Amino acid sequence: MSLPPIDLAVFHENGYFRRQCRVTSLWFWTTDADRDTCGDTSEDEYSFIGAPLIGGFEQRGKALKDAMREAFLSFFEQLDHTRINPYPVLARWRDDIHLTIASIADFQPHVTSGEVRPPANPLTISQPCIRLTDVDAVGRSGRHLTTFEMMAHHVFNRSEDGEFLYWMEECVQFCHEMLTSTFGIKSDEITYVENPWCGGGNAGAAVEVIVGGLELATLVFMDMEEHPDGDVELKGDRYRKMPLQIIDTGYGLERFCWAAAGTPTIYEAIYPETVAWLKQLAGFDDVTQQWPSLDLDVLLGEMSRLNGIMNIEAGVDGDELTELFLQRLSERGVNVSAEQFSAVTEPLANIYAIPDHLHALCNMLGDGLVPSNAKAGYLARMLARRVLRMRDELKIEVSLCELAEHHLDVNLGNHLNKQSRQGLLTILELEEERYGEMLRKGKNVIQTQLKGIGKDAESIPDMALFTMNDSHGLAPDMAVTLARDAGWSNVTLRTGFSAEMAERHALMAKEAARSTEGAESTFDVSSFPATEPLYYADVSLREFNSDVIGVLPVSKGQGPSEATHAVILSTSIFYPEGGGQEGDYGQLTQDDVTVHVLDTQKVGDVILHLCNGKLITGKPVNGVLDWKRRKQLMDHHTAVHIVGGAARRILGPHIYQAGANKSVESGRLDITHFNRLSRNDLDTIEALANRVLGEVSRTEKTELNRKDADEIYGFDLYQGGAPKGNSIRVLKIAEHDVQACGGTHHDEPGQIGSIRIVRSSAVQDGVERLHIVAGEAALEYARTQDEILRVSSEVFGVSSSDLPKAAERFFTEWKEQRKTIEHLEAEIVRLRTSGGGSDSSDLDGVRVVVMEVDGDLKTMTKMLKELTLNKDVPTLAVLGSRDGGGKLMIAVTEDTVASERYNAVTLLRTISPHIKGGGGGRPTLAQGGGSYPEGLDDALQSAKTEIGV
RNA sequence: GGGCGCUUAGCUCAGUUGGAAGAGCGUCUGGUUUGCAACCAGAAGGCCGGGGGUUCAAAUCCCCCAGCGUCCA
Repeated sequence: MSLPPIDLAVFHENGYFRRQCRVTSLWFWTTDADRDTCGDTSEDEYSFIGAPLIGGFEQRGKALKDAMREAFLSFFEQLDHTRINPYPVLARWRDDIHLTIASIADFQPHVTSGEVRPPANPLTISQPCIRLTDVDAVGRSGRHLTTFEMMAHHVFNRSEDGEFLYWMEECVQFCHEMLTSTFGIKSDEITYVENPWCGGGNAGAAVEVIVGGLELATLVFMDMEEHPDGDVELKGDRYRKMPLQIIDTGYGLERFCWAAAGTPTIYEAIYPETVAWLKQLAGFDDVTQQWPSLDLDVLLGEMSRLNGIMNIEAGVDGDELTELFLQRLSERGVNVSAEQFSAVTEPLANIYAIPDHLHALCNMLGDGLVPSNAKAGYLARMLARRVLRMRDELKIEVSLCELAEHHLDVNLGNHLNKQSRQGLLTILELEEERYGEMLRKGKNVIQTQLKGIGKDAESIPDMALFTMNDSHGLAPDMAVTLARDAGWSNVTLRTGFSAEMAERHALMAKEAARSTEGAESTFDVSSFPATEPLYYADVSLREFNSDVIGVLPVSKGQGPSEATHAVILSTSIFYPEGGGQEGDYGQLTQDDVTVHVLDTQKVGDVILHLCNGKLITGKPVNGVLDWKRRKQLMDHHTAVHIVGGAARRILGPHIYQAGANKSVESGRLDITHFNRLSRNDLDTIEALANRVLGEVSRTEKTELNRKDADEIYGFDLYQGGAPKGNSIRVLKIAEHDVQACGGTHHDEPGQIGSIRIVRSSAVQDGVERLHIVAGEAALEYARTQDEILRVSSEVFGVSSSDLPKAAERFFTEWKEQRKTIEHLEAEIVRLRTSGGGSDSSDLDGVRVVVMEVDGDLKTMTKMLKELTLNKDVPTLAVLGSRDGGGKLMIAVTEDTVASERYNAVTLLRTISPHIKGGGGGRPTLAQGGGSYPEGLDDALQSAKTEIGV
């Protein structure tokens, strides 16, 4: 079964009738008797270019967006919708996506699942969103954006509970009324297209609102969820009705602006100042003035009308597209050459894309994101590098910071959510430095990769291009530019290469996804009720009485190797591993049987005590905690929170927890930061953390429902990742730090005693790991450090305060002496070989040296250098050593009578059997070894015989 | 989270099939010069990231670890 037709009174009342699209086969509603396409097909051109469809909005840029947004929100406010402040563009409350990609993303997964109440119902919002999937098309298509605002009115109906606000009829009616009254769009310009929507496990009927060939809005009526037994089939999956009926609308703010401005591209409607500024900086007028006969406005106007019906997306072949464009343009009486076309469109594409990318970048960094080489931070770096590359292509002399400052002033009203203006600029300055470094290294990479390729080559091998992109960050077109600069002036990029590379990456990602699939073995606890945790109400409980309600066998890999049984109790004071805090240890006693708890874990809401023995189900039990361990874990856990707060106050609002671990030995806190931390930074953070220990007498622990928690504390609460469920446990350490956290914490921070930040290390670019010791572990750490100092000082026989100086002196002396020994060894060789004697003799103008020496191959090499590098004394040298299993080395002076007469390799092969070995090398230098040092005398003797001395 | 690359003199980097560790810049000494710059001659400066393995022999090949870079999700 598919979905029934959408037949609404609002359509009939406004003179609409239902038709099927000739091109897409979709059903749509229109008032135009002649219309046989739905409005959003490859045959429907934009009709609003130069002829705005929305009247009454004369502003441009930020002012236009502000006016448009206000008109939308206040329209729905008048219809009793509550206006909600936008959420961050970084979706910190979700663990499945990095960025907010739609207004409904604000309410997923907990509100849409029905578990958590929405902040208001019905509500209206204008949510800044970022989508990077079409990043390549931005600037080129005239309509693609990476960042946009999705205006919306949302309704969350619960028909089962009798809470039902409105559905399709009212929704479409509101939409139609707004379009025609507030925005003055005529009914016959609007078509409503029936096109079911599905995604993320949900689905529903949907209506696309098309005006002037442009999709202005989508109205989704989400009332189904994916289920194998569902009776509705959409795009291959089955769906069934769900308890919630959600209206998910999305109105593209920037598209409304575009329709109101009627500019050739969307970018000129929303970023006019930046476009004009960049055109001026890039000297764009000079480009177009080359061809006085070319009417730029007509060209751009025709192009944007074509843009609406041409498929400009990532991976589309650029040359083919140009060809098609030129053909279509000439059909319309606009005659341009390919050269003119690219001279105009290429710089324009960059000029258009830069403000868009800056907007996304500023919003992301504004939310406290730190650029990185992994995860969400990488997305920011990618955008920054794209901007820099486009700037370079435009040959504009302006820094990334200056671009951002201009954007902040002109397009953002100098507003950032969290990050300071200065903080943002510091980050961008660093990004530009890294980009410059990458380019500088790129020049060397080009030399290495193109070695062995003639300067007259016309292409670069695919493998080299792949390597340069994947390993060195040089996109193919950059690689070609660099290669041309470096002297390979004829190379060009093969058509379609970028698409091939994207395909290759997709293939790699697919394979990687397949190989990482692995089943995890967990306990089946479905038949047990939730264990009641006692560790929250009183974190100092050390002993308790409970009942054993189940015992499960522990198989290999499910816990510590000595654990044999998982004991389930009705209540427990044992904290199960979670939130980076390790599980508790202790003992469980039943009558006269005592078993050790070797670890505590949680599956669902059931706490499993992993023990080294079995207990009897249905009988009472007494449990005792390993308190020393628990106290230490609490010390570290609470300390991690305090250090995190201290780092944020000292380093800035971008400090966010990227991970944490608390064991008995130490605590680890990963924080997002754009630079490596100095010891000085660590000392400052450490000092503040310790001050908090003394100043804050009590921590506040509260349990809130999610809606209230979000409202009171915002999303900084979810430092440790997105928690599940409606109930949020909040730990507040005065005004110092607030976090959602399910761990056990001290009531009084002072109980920790002291906190030491031992060192920091880099987890990835943009993430710094702080190694922390607190409480008893801090004392233990200090004791260990003292011991190391004491032992080391004793070795040198100095006091520990003199240790650094002593170590440096000894190291320097050691290096000097090693040098001296080398010189002396060389001197010995000179002495032994200069005065004739038994080791050295002359044979027809060649000095022949055959001798046994002490030392390994490295030493012998040095001796040979002494002997054979002087061309004034042609020499054949045979050295033998008893080192290892016996070593032989033979060398002759190159380019002399000695090398003409003797071959080192041949000679070596002749004599090496005496030490039961082999070897090889070059005719002038051979080395070998064996396993019979006793044969060395024979070997050297046979060498003499062979040579004839 | 996955893939790839890099780590060699104070700095920037070469190093071919495993076989004598290199260049440029910088430093020092000497020469030239009134002096400087420049030039000429010479010298010093290396645990070839760390640890294991293969081999007669490893900067080079294999494994592990660390740091850095980069692409993709």
